[in-house]
Amino acid sequence: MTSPQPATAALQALVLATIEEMIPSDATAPNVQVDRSKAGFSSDFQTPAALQLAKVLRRSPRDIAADLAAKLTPRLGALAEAPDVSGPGFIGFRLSDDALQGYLEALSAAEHLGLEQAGGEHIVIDYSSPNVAKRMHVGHIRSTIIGDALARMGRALGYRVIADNHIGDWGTQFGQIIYAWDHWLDPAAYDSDPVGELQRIYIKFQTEAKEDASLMDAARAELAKLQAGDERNLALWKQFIAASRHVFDAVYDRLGVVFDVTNGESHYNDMLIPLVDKMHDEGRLIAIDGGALAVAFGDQDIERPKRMVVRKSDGAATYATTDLATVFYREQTWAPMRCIYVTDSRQKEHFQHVFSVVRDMDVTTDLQHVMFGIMSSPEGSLSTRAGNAIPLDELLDEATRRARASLEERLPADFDGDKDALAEMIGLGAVKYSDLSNNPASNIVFSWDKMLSFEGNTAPYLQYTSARTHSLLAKAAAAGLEPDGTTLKLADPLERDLLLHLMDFGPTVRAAFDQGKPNTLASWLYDVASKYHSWYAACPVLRSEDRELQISRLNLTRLAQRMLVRGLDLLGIGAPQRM
RNA sequence: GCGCCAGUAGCUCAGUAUGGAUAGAGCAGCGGCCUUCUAAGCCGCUGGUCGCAGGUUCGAUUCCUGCCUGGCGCACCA
Repeated sequence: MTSPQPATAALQALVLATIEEMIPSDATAPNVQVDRSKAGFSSDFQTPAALQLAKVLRRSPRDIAADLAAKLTPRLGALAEAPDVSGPGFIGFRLSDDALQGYLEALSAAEHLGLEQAGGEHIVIDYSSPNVAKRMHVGHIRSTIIGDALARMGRALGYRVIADNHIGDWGTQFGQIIYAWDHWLDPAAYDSDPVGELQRIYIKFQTEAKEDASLMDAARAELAKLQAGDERNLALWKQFIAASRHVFDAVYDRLGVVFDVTNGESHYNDMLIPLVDKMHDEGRLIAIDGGALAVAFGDQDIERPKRMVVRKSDGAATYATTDLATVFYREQTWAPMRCIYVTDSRQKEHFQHVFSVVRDMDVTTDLQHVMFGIMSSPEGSLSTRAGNAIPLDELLDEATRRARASLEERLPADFDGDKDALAEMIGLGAVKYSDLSNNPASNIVFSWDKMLSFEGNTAPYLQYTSARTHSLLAKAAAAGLEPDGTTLKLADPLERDLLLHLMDFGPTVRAAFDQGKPNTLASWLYDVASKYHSWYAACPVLRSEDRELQISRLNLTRLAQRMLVRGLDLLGIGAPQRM
């Protein structure tokens, strides 16, 4: 449930109470909408309630609006001025300066900046999930960045988030890698770059297997040995995981991404056969040719029946079985209210199936699939097998390099901070924001220039805004001026607009989290920066003659700064004090 | 064959869950603004039959139906 910001909520309640007096007792009041007025209107908020009532009351909307506005006037008290009626019957509200001052004071005093606090319920977020023995490439960034942003937002909203990295550390590929290890390994290359070499021989296996189908059988044999507990294969497998996790961790450290647990697919191995047996006993499975067991789904297409194999004919479980076992494990371990899966949209149907199976088996956890579109290159799809994906660390290096070059041009001579750290913050911020500012559902065509742009709607623009607020507040402090968190003097429409926008921080984070759309928060932050800059250009602070106005403007600056810094942090992006 | 996602300005995208007033940004283009709190900035201009056709509604980019185009899925891979 998304709760509106305080002023909207207050107006909604007043409009609803008034409407209920106007309609017949047997009629139901329509949903009362109260929205921010669009630019160009003198009101702050507007409601189309009178239009919605026209049918119920069988009167003209303008007439109803006039009546409703008149009845509302005494009830608004000190909250707003007398409402106006415009257009076909929209009622506009303009908050009183006193009411706005109250909201400024409340937000300035609130440690949580208007973020409503849940009661510490557990929420599991499953994201990143790279495959062992492969380098992370640009295709992995979306799940990692979106999942991390959701984890940060969930914590800020008062949930106990369990960030779980469900790494791909089991399955068919390991038979292939072990076969490749025995035939093509370059030990020297493995010593210097273990994961790079594992990936190289894995790709070689894919290429060779296309020519010689018998390789697949050989790989299956190695996999069977591994699954049966063969000591050598088991040792190799553990070695691959250790090497890969070491490399993953370096990337996560750099990105500032932290997991609470890394329960890979193999973590669930012991739970799979008992689960299949249980499902079989409960009559949930059908046998298909060769002895495999599967769950069948309704609305069967004649040509291609939809089913989910949970036990192969050789007795082994599948990734689907693992996903089922994972749900049960998490429910038993944490009893979470919600579990969020951050994966690409190709897995949508798979998760629908998994969710429907476990719900039948009395799982009550709210299961949510946050899916995102596919990243491709201008030439086509990205994949490790095809070897055309840009490694993640190369992308991050290039981002930092470009940010560093930009800093060399722009930083003043007296800058005495750590330029490398600043370049890293700006470069990585740009990469993360370019992803987070898109609706996750849309597909992305990779572009260096787009991902590493520093102007317009980008992280560096937001970071720059934050740096300006720091600079201004520092100069004010040097002149003996400090924000007091209470003074508000509105001399320009732009400051009113800025404050009204800042009042939406809490509801915006709530909506972004609930909908699994960090871009909602990114977009709100961009509006903060944009409105702040317009205001900044029009409303002098230190150069103002009026001390009350100076303090008021410092209050707006301070509040905007706190929300920018906090909001960027929720996206996993740092905010420098100077840039 | 069945299903999912998308189609909004020259380009890249928001907005659509809960239908509301003239559909918003960025980039690109044109014109202004740094002796004045950081020009990664600000201000202005140019640019749209919201894929097409119907329907519901006082009102549709948003909801419904059909169609067109693009992407993806429907493995004893994960």
